[in-house]
Amino acid sequence: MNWWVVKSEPDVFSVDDLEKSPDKTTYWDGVRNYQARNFLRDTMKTGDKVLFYHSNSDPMGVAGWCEVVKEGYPDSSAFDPESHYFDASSTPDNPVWIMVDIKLVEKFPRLVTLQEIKENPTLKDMTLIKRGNRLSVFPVKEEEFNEILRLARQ
DNA sequence: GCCAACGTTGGC
DNA sequence: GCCAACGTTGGC
Repeated sequence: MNWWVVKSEPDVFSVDDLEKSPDKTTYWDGVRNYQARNFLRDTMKTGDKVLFYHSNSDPMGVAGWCEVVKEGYPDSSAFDPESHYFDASSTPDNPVWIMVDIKLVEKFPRLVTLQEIKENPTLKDMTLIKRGNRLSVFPVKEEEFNEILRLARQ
């Protein structure tokens, strides 16, 4: 079992969009960073728990959590010339980019903001607040995950 | 809108 | 293989 954060700009895809999706499930396409791709392909497993973070928004913060319901498989958006995420170097026979399916378990009763994450001693080493962190998918510790859930219910 | 961080590209 | 230029991310 692993614990994760995924980032999404809510203007593009928010926790509410996920809640409205069929079966509250979506494929997490468009990851175009090799380190993040490796996490999706190699480490993220069915049943892993995923915090859903709203970036580039006001306010920023963790909006809910999800479970991985389908492990890494080829990201079909890379094959679609019409897609913003099209990448000619990725083919169905030899896919470069990977996506997973995640299902919303809980939209938090309130947003756990970036500011309070920064102020929380339990979360001081969380990758989310590390300087220069630009990964859109990255692991967190179990205790960090649980602390976010605890804060969400305060 | 600004800019720090950092990944990618491409010339050499 | 090096590294300058460039593009993107994302907080402020």
